[in-house]
Amino acid sequence: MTLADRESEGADSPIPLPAALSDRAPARLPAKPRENLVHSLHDEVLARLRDFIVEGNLAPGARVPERLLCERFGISRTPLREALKVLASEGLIDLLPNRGARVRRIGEREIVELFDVMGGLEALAGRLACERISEEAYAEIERLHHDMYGHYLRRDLHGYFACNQAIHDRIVQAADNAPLSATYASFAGRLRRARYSANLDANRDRWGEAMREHEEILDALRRRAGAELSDILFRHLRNKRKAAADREAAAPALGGVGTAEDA
Amino acid sequence: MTLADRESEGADSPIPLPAALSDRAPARLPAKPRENLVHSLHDEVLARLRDFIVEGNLAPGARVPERLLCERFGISRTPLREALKVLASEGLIDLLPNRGARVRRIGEREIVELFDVMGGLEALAGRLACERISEEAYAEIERLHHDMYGHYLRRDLHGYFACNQAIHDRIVQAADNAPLSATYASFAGRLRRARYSANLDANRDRWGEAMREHEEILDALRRRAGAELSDILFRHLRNKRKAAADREAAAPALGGVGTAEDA
DNA sequence: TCAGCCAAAAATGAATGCAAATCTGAGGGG
DNA sequence: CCCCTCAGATTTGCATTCATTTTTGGCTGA
Repeated sequence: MTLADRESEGADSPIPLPAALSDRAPARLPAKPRENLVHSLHDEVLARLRDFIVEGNLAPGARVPERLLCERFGISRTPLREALKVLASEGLIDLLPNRGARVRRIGEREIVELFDVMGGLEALAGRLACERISEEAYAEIERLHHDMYGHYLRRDLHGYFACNQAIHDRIVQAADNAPLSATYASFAGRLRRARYSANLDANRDRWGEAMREHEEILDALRRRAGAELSDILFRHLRNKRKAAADREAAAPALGGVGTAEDA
Repeated sequence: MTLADRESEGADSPIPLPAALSDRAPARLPAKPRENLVHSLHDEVLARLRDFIVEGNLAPGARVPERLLCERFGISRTPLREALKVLASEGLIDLLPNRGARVRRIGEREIVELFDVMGGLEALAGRLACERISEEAYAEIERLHHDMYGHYLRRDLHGYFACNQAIHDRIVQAADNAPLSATYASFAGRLRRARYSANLDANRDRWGEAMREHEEILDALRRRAGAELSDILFRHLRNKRKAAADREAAAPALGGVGTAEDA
């Protein structure tokens, strides 16, 4: 059936997977011999530039130095400008007419909005996961959950975070919905750019609460209770957002409203 | 058509920004919609090309004739290619390495996925709307609902659709979340491109069911029952998707002929 | 007749060129 | 003293050009 055939090839998603390559390639990039998925300077530049901004190498509100980045990446302005247009459409930068690109400034308000969207996407993912998840995938999440609990007991923040993120990612994967995955990854990047990690370090109460919420999440997922899981996940993100906001209120002067130190 | 009307856009140039203070003063930069009034061939081409594709002027899977569109729009390849990159990132077209752009083919599977994402976004919008909506905005939705019911009784499909869409749009607006609105609009475009309108014409049962669901939606919104409304909205979209799928199974004619040019 | 191969033609991807706009900063006038 | 003006340097936006790559068409040979 040709229908299934043409569907089977779609595997394109703008996920910032490639690791940060900080090398300078003035002339030619080492082309992989037979790897088909690679070409176009444009894609390479797009991924690198996105990482460059998400990682916070440019201050919020600062100009994106076109000329500089060109020689930094060893390319001409054409592919760089193409990448800028795409990043602008993703909401990472602003393109001002005849005035160049600026790193988008993310205010408190927008962070709240982004958290809510993430909550909605995770809620959706949870609901779909309940419909489609396999026993193996569920078992994997259960394992991660128990690992996470171990890290929690040992107060191993790093391990806890790794498991936490892995669980949420698995839920999204289990939803098995390509547009959802892509959108989720995009918003995760936008939030990550704001240097936000709802750090439980300064808030032990929140940590315990989060752990309890994860118990509920696992329970709802085990029962394949879609609507319930959806609701829990949204509230989970809401609480995470609240914790982040509280932390921001306690220790301002991070990412969001920082002063733009231009070059 | 007037293809070279780019001059006419910048009719009057307003005051050239009194003392455009550089970004040294991050105190308050009111994001004025100033940038929207002026600019760029690129944005113009992007919007036009997007419409061109969404409206279905290019067959799915067909090559996007770069050269042709250039003279069609009266521009060079540079801005057109920039627009193509953006459209590719939006998922409207595929960019094949060294082989140009092709209109993305949307399969049944992807339509289902897109419907689910729309459901998730509407569910989120409903939940947020319950938190934020004003009495006036609610009253407006209530009015639209009753109008819609009138159209339903009169079997006025066109009027029904208009009210239906207006209601859903109002809910998204009431959520008052910019990233959500943008994402919603983007997915709506992607779905619209598939020429899908869950046309109730051929399915009177679905019509009545949809009307009952809208009663529930309004009721939950009146009570500001966020979680409940969220659930109803998702299931509403699910049923819409199902109706669309049933219709597609009954009359498979994808892409070629515009079967339902609803509104 | 038809598969295979090679050269011409066209298209793509990226670099460069150029006009217009913006930014810089020095000088003049109120 | 501060604000305004204006010429030069820089930057931006788009067009054009150049180097590969793909596609097309024709020819050879079985």
